[in-house]
Amino acid sequence: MTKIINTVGSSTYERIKKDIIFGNLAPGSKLKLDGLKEQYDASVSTLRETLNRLSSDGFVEAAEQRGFFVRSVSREDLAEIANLRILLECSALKTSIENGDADWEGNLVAAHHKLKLVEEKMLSGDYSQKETWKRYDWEFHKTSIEACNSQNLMSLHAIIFDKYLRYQMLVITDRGEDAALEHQQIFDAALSRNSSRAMEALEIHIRKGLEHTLDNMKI
Amino acid sequence: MTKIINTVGSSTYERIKKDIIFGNLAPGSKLKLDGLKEQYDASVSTLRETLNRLSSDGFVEAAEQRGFFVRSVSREDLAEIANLRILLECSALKTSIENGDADWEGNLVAAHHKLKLVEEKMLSGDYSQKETWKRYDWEFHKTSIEACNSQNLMSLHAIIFDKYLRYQMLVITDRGEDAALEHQQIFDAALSRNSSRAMEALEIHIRKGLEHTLDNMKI
DNA sequence: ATTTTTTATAAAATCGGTTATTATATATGG
DNA sequence: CCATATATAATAACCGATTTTATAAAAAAT
Repeated sequence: MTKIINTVGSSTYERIKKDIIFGNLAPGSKLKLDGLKEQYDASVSTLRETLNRLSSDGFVEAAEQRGFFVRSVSREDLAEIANLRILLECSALKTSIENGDADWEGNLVAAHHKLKLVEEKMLSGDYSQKETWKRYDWEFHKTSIEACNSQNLMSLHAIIFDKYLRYQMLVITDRGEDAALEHQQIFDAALSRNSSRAMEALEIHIRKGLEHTLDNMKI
Repeated sequence: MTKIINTVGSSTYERIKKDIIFGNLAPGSKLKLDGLKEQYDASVSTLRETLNRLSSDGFVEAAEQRGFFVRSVSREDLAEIANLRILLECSALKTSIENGDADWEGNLVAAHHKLKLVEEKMLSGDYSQKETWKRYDWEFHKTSIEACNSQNLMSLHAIIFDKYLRYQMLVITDRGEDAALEHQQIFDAALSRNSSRAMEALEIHIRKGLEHTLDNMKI
């Protein structure tokens, strides 16, 4: 029987983080302790713990003696994030493809299958499952690098991925068909253990995503 | 007049982080709130904020409902950290060398000069300034990538560098002469704007440091 | 009229105490 | 004697209140 723990701290952390990533908390906006107290049902101390963690993660800006702010966004920051994602994820993907065993392959097939299903749904006009789609997108990319043998690399990548995701959520439009094709190419290259082709496909995937987001950003 | 701010939170953060990096707080040891309260003159709430930040940074392990522990060490973890440092710092160094202006060059010359001075002192048998040495080492590497145009990359690198430093402090011996020579090679390559040679030299520098630490680690 | 100083207000930083959870010691039964 | 259950102690999680600091507004001075 798995024990499900949910401290107030960890759940508010998840909630606030999600609200920042999905835009419910606008970039740059002030995070007043008193206000958050009501919104998230937690005390100032607990809120401060949460905001300090998010500040270390880079989702919140902590200004000494002046409080907390949602991390602001900029075109330059997005470009930095995208480049970091390329650097980290490509490196991890290479090692992962070289080291992945049968379990890894199985997980990757499963993750890609689920992603493909929801992508097809999206392409047919059903936009109801945008969050599921993003979760499967994350799971596919995460699974692809899971055999990289570096917990440190994986956790760094997870943070960067979320930051990248926030920018994606900032723009309304997606690039469904192209992204689906690129996922397929990454997947095929990975399964045929062609790490350099996979890296190339991944880099293109991220660069095109960056371009698209930049083009549709209002700032 | 420059305003010197020092909240209890930020100063305890720095102190605890330093104590972890320099080994005053042993890897794996329990961080009891009550004990820390006396040691660092801060309340539980403030301590918890601090430990949560350090947990996001990866210097502290936070076990839900069971408290905080100093992040444990292992040979595998060190190898991961070293590889990450190579990945991040080499990439940043390349961009930095390609983009660095005269200001950057000046700063690098200054940083290398200071490092060289203290290195020579160390080589002549004066081990009194070990902390200064490590600070100049950090400043040299930091300056070398400062023109990489990515704040995100720089802050990730800063964390990884500190983690790497903790492992260095774990072993007693240093490899003074070799390291000094490697620094010189990185410096020369950077000044002559030979980014690929600089990257190579940097990778060797880090790999040799890794080997040396692994060889002298007790675990 | 503009700058400086004072006062008032809002919010952050910090603390100590209360509650809930986990770990330890003791007791009980097989 | 070991395993399980119960009681006790230790400690983490959480909250509300107090203190400190920064910002805004008003008053005084140049």
